[in-house]
Amino acid sequence: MTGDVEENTVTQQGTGPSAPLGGGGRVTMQQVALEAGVSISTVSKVMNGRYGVSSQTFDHVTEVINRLGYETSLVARSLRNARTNVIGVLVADFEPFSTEVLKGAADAIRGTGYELVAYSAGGRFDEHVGWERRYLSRVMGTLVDGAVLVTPTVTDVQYDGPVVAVDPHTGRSSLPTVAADNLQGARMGVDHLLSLGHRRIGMVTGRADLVSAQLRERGYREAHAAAGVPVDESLLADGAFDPEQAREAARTLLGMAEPPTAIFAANDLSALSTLEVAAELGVEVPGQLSVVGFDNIPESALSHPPLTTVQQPMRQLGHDAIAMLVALIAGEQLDETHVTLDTTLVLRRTTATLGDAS
Amino acid sequence: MTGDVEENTVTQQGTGPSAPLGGGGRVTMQQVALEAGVSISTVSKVMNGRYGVSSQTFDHVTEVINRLGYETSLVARSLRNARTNVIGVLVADFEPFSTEVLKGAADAIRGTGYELVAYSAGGRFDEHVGWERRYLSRVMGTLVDGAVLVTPTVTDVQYDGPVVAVDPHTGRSSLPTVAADNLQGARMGVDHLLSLGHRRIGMVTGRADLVSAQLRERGYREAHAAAGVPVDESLLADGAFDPEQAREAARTLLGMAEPPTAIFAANDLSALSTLEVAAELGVEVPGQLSVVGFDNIPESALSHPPLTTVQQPMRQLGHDAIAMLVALIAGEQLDETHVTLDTTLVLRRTTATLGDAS
DNA sequence: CTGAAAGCGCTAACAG
DNA sequence: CTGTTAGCGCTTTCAG
Repeated sequence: MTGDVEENTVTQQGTGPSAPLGGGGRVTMQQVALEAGVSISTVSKVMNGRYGVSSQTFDHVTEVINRLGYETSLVARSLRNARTNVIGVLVADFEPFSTEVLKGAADAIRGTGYELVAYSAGGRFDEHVGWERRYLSRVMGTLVDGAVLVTPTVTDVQYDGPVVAVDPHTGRSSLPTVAADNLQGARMGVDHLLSLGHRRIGMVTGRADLVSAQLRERGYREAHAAAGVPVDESLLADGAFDPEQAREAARTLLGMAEPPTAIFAANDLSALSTLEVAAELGVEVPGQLSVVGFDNIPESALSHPPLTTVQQPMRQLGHDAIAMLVALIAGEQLDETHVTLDTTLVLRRTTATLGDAS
Repeated sequence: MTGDVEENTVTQQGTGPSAPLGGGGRVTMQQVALEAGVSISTVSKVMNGRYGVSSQTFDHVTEVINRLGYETSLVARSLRNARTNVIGVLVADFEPFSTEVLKGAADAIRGTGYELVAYSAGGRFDEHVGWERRYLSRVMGTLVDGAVLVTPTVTDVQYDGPVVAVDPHTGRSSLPTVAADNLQGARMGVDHLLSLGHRRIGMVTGRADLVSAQLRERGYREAHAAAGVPVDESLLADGAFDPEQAREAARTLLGMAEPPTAIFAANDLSALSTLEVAAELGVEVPGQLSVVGFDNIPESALSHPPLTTVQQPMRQLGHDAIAMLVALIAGEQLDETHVTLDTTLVLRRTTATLGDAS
């Protein structure tokens, strides 16, 4: 008894033509109700498995739902309900670092009952600063139950919803945070160079306004201090985390009267630029110059020669952030609000003992 | 006459305590209006830059908006408006392939005026098939203006909204599609092996139900046919795109009385498994065995030795999909509804001339 | 130039 | 067991 009503004007029914083609043919609960000959709220009850529906009605409505391919609109439901069971990951752009974090987050989300959606600010640098606040406002509390901010530039978000920051770019934030140990990592990288016998170690620094960059430079200095090697300030050149500017910095360093025998770059992109400049200048790596990067992005394994670098556990960052966020949403108290993960040294082919033309 | 009914129990109203603290303190348009002493619709006009607001009111409301940090809710706006200026990318999971596609999409979205959001089905394999339809229904027409489906298993989506599929897993779909040329790529990979002098070339095949796998096997056969080399059917082993099963297949192949001198794997993951098995068995690569993969996922550059493979332009897939979708949304007619991108051979260290113990 | 009112699609009381 | 009703936050006619 699907639809043999007699004298109604219900000319178009069944599958096809009732849906308009303009908007995109979304089937609404309204239409299901009409088609099934029940009220809209009954359909709602069926969709949500609420009690108070006769099994006969239930079956019938279910059949119509399936036939029409109806799904509740995420938007409408979100607007009505407090909870959405969706967690948002907000990134400035989909680039190597953030996508790695995303993979870790996807991993961690499994089995939690949450769904993951990722928003990209689209790399629009004009409105770069503040995107996190704007996006947060737009989705929190309606579309998502909580959010992970990846490399936010603003951390004083006075937002009281569940939010976790991954590798925030400025200062120790008031937000729960998970980041890699930039200081220890940088020390490790420079220690490695030092242990290889290098004494004139240059550094291509990162963007001065970002803590991660500051920490890496500090690690460079501390490693020197611990080894009793004085730092020659002229050996620090600003790379600003920008490939082009890093190239410039490398050129400066390698063009010195007494050039460094090793260079520590604030990130892999800068290290890769350094490698390029060395090649242009005919400086052999690692024979005449050792290079160490930071991050271990996938690309760094593909360079010539493959880059020795300090790896930060990008996926783990995402994983832990989700774990913290889920706990936060559940109303739990976090043991640690600022998690710091260890970095490791990945030895590839850009470093060699001083004077050893490997 | 806002609410001055006399003897009602309307005790709580106004600014503060009416908002629950649980949800997260979202500022609503309502609150802005109250604070600014104007109507809610005036705030709306200001937010959207509509005409019909005195510059004085405009400035005042703007000030309040900024002070309160108000942003319109994406959800509420979506519900009301037909357009959202958001494009959705739907992926089964965030894994190497899909994130590469995502990067390409992010690249292409710039300057289009659209924002990108990525949904992950969360890799829940129990409800794997059909996730694309479900998600599509849930977000299309409300949250997003169009969608890109990455590796959907269902392509007969009878959806009439703007949707583009990337590397669909089954059949030539009715949807506009962009995919790599699996046939040509496989031929190229096997041709390479053939040109190196190999005549007994094994293949670790992919999941038989996916077109990409079928095409790759067909390429293997066509390359043989073109070279006049007969295919020994016992040299094909099922790897099912699964690392473990691929390992099994490789074991079978390499354990034969007369083992192949080269193996073409249906994807990089399978090739990597093959490499592992070869190492376990003491078979030298490329000295005793040449291996070619398919995909060129980042991991393949890190294997020992680095894998020679057929690369498909993953980012380009995402890029082109977005371009097509944007055109579609704009109501344009697509010149080509099924775009096929070329693959390229990436020569690394797992192949060598037959008999050449390089 | 401004505000009141009607909904977008859905859920959750509350009546029948 | 079923339907009516009142909004979630917002945009948009349409009156004042």
